Amino acid sequence: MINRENGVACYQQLSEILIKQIEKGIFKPGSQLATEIELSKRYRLNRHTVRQAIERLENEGFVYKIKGKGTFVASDKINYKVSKRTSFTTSILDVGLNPDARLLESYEIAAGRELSKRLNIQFSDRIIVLEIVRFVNKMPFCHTTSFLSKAKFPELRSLINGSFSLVAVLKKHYGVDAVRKSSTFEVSTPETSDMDILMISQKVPILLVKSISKGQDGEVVEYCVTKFRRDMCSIIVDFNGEGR
Amino acid sequence: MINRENGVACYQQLSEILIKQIEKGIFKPGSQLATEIELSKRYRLNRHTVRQAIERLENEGFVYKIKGKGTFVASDKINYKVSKRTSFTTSILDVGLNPDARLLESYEIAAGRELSKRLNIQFSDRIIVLEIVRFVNKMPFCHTTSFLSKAKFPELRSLINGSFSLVAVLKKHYGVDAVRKSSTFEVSTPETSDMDILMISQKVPILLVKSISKGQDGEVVEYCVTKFRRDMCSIIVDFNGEGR
DNA sequence: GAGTGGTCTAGACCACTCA
DNA sequence: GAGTGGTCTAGACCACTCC
Repeated sequence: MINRENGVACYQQLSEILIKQIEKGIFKPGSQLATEIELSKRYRLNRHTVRQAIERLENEGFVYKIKGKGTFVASDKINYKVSKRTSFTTSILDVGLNPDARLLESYEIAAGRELSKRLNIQFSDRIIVLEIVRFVNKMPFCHTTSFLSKAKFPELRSLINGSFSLVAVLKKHYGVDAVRKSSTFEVSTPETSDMDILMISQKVPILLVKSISKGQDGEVVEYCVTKFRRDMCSIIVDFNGEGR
Repeated sequence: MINRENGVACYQQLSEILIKQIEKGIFKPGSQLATEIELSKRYRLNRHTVRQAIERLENEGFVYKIKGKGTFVASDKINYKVSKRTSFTTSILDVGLNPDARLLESYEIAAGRELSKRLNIQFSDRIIVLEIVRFVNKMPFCHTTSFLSKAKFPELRSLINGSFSLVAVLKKHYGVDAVRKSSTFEVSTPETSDMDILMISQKVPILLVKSISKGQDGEVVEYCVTKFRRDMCSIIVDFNGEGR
């Protein structure tokens, strides 16, 4: 199976073999891959070489690992749509999946240099921070940290309890119609806390999206940072759509 | 330096030490990092453990490696703006850098299933493919593969020679005003050819952006796939801006 | 030829999961 | 306690760059 003379690294060859097998659908999403030791026996490679091959699969989002359990074939990517007005819930429902969310915590901080600039408020103004994890089919999908001015939305923390549509709360209680103005896309790696929240290892890249939303009056309403599991989604930006 | 009792992996600790040093600006962009052997001596770690630490730095875009030469500190990320109408050249000039481009090759293929759907043409229609590498300050920045209908733009291949503003050529010679309609963002890993073109190793994630542009009449004009060096840029999507 | 990173092997111990 | 992946060490050889 592995050709040791053609100049192509063994781990390279192995990862291609495994990718082909996964793409052919020999393994179903969620099913367990052969263990490292099994693979090293089967292909007569050292376990570390096998690990290198699997690392690439993990980086490309073909598989995910669970410590003590094994390596599993990942599901297909979700096409997650983003436009001026996007609600996580409708976007996930649109592709026929089951959305869910949980408020991890809410707290207040002083704006500081960076955030005061983003939200266009004073350095010492108070900011409400909301940390929300969103799930698709019970799997953690993304982790959003939202920053809003306390002065503009004083009771937000108690209002948001139980409801996860921030946009709906802002509209209903403050009459504010928040629309996404810009988003920045970067690739990053998870911090320790994100590893637990999103259930991924530090080695898996994440997609980092920073967005600014403004109200009807053109004032900045929300600055939020969302970390997406890179193996779970492609993000589709619609430059026209008003979405919902 | 390295604490072997606190339960944090050594390579983890080392990568944090190195990131802090880079963030403090102890090393300037482009300068060489200590070699693997130097680091393994200095921190009393095995060379492989050091390599694990550096791998993380590479994944996060802090450093890049050149075979046979060494490991070097990467430059700051470029804030690359994308909106309905974006030209690479103006976007890079806007941030005070020096854009450049090179037509790698142009050729024709039959549409096939995938592309005929994207471009909304027939399965057997001919497609013009343009492969362009773009540079920022002489460094490879992204690799774009554009697909356009041969029937609509028969002479495109000869017209594009020497000019890299596809939008300008379409406007001038065909009277078509191409505007970006949607873009899909994914994280991926480079294919072998991209590794050479973008001068990166296979282990470094890339940002994959697939875009559709349409003309005034609403017909699809171009489908393009762009691979960005993940260590070189953040991509900023402007949902309003008409850009240029 | 000396120095760099890239690959491969061998073997060890760990923490975690599951029965 | 057996099996999984996670980490660390030791040592080897390679291709590449630079002098």
